Amino acid sequence: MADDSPQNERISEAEQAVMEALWARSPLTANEVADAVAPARGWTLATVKTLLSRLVAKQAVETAPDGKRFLYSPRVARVDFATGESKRLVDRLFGGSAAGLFAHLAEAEALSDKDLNQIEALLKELRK
Amino acid sequence: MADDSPQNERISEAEQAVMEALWARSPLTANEVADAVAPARGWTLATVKTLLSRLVAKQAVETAPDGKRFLYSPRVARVDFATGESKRLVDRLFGGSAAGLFAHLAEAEALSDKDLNQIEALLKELRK
DNA sequence: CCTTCATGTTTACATCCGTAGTCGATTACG
DNA sequence: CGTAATCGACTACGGATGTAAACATGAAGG
Repeated sequence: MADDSPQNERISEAEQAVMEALWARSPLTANEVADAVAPARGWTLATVKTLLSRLVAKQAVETAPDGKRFLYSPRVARVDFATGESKRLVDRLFGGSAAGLFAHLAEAEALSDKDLNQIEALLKELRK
Repeated sequence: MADDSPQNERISEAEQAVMEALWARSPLTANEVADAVAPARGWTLATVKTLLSRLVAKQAVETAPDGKRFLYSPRVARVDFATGESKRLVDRLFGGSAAGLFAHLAEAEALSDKDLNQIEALLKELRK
């Protein structure tokens, strides 16, 4: 019984940049991914290809043959990735308490008025 | 022009465990740190010593000689570490919007009722 | 058909991280 | 005074990560 479920492996920061391109639009060829991310990060095509391979190995990305080449698509949703990373942070730093994170950000003046308003609105929404 | 300011370097997960011990109580000897963290992580004393050295090299920890040995103390406050990591997450995943993070946690059902109540109370507090 | 281009695969290599053993010096105990 | 225990420094080593070149193979064009 192989591990067929996606994403037990961790996605690194460089890899995330590649994922972002695929989350924004997919499927894409390796070249299209490179066009999307390489300039901003100063990468060569070779680097992008390596990252794509690793993501495929990690089952975070899947490939579909398209003639000679591959089309790449995300296997993990951005939402799930974001949830995982967020929870990890909350666990590691705030003992699992999301409110702890919020209190911390407030204390650190890391919340803009806009943030506060949006959070307040969100709370009101949740209360319904 | 040396870099005398603390913590430009990143603190890894294992290193954070050591920092937690020092944040909880300091200064501590290497042995005391080991007693605090090694059992829970299944580490040997050698491992803790290595992590301490790296933290000293990263200027996240400072030493004070105490006879033959050293007393270790944090040079970076836990609050600052938490702020840095939190901001990094918000930037990397939510385009810098803390409200985006909260919206996300709400959507992912990662907010308990307790969290919601506490956040609400905090908001009220901040509004004063 | 043969050469060239595109594209995935393999290999490379420096650095970081997790984990730990060994060495050398110093202190403390018998 | 000499030997054992202590403690920091140095060394080690496999895996992950960042970054990229070399290679193989198949397609496309002349």
